[in-house]
Amino acid sequence: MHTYEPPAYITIAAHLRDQITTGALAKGARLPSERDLCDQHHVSGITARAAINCLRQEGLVETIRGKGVYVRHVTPLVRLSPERYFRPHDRPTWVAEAERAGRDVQYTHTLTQTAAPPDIAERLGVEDGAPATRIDYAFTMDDEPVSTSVCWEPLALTGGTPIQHPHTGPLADRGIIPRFDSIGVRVDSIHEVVNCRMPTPGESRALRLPSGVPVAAITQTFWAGERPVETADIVFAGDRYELHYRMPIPRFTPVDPAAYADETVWPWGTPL
Amino acid sequence: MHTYEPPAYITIAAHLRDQITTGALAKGARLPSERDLCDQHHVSGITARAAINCLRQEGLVETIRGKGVYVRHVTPLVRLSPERYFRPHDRPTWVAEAERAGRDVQYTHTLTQTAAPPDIAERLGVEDGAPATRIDYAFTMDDEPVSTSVCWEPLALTGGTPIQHPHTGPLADRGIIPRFDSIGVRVDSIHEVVNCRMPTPGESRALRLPSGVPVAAITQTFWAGERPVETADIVFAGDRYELHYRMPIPRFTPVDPAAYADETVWPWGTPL
DNA sequence: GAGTGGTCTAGACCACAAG
DNA sequence: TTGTGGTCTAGACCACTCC
Repeated sequence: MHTYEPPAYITIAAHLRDQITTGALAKGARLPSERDLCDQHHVSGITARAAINCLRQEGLVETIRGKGVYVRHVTPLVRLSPERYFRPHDRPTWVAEAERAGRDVQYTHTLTQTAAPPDIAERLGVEDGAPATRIDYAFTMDDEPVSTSVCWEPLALTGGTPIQHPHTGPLADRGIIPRFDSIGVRVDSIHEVVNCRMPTPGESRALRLPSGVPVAAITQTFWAGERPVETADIVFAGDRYELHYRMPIPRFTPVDPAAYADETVWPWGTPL
Repeated sequence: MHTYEPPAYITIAAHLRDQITTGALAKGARLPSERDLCDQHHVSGITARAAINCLRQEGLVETIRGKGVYVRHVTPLVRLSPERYFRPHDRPTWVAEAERAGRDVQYTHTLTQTAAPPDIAERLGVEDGAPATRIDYAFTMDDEPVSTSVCWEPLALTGGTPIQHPHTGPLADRGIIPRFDSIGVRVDSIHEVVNCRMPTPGESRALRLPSGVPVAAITQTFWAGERPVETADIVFAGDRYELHYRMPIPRFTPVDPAAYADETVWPWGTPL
């Protein structure tokens, strides 16, 4: 009878993983080199390599060519809440928070006017190819890229108004709510859809993600009543962000469980 | 002068990735075998394997031993919104929705009474080791595991009441809001923190995740005023879920951008 | 039994970092 | 120059699926 023997590289990876999770290998510490692992565990280079690859895919270690393999320094998380948009400040609250924590946040934006592609047109409730303002953002924190986003507004709404260009004019950088208020459009709800997935090679490059780090992809739409006024696709490095959502629970029935109906009325649109 | 030559496995991966994204290789289609790739591209097995590994880490393909490599069938996403908790139904709305779509959703739960560990105690606002009810859930959809969660309630709140056991008694399976209503505790807000990361080996096993699929980890707390009444750690397969958050934007100032103050009042607690 | 992916050997050369 | 990780060869055997 044979006893179950896991592959050598799994055993080696588990051994190293233990040392990392128990703290025997601290954050930033260097792991034994591939060749050391070969000698220690009497395996070939490829096998040692496979073990390290396991840990990379789990996001536990980072490899630097010519230097070694290191336990990953998880950069502090940024707490990110949609409430940031509720505040009519010149900067999103997460930027203010990051700056209070001594971090340097920068962003660049590129504005273009173009025809809305099908998916964006649908999200904005306009016709295919309708004119729209597109803004591409790239955010950095301490000179490291942390998120990118592409933001769309229908020109039918903002064209010819003082807020057509979100980053120029009297309300430059004041945030979406005051901007639209100024043209009589009252932004009153936000809808975010979060997807968690691996980055495309392009995103991996843009965000300089080490292998084994997923991204949070957010599709965001602002509404004024039944009318979408802005939509954006945002991509965050998964290991740098926490997304916070805090919501009041609407109540339209008396506090009596027997009084609950099968359906309730929603304060905004149809339930998802 | 040398021209830049990417590694062979990168080139092969890019070639296959193109075929997948353009649809030349449809979902569910089989890729050439490792040995075929060796012959086609005149490389050794390890190199062909490395190319396939790239695509696996991107979540594009799935390998089945003894059969082949297949373009991943991304199972339809489940749309998941906190609004599910607002409805006093016997099942979360996503379960109802999945069932309407012809899917079979099952879950098991295990209830234990135990001492709250430090992190849970802090989230529940009780002392370390205070008695608490812990429920472990495992959800399956069409017999495939899709999420796990661990849910905690302080016994100080529910002990001795009819709702101490969430899944027995008159309000069994009726949802958190009616349950707590019945003991005079009005649950009025929900707070979710979403993290996007790679699964631990344990999660990978529990959710039967193919390599290259991240998870969405949600830390969820229900509040009744200033008092936390339930907290849960939920883990979803990243490729199966979309998290929807729709929120009204609170407004306490007149629709006049000049009237905006630096700070606003929040309908629930302090801003994040 | 034929074909597939999974593991593995014992080397090799290259690109890169650091002294 | 030495040591590191990154790529790669040309094989091998095993476990598994399917016929």
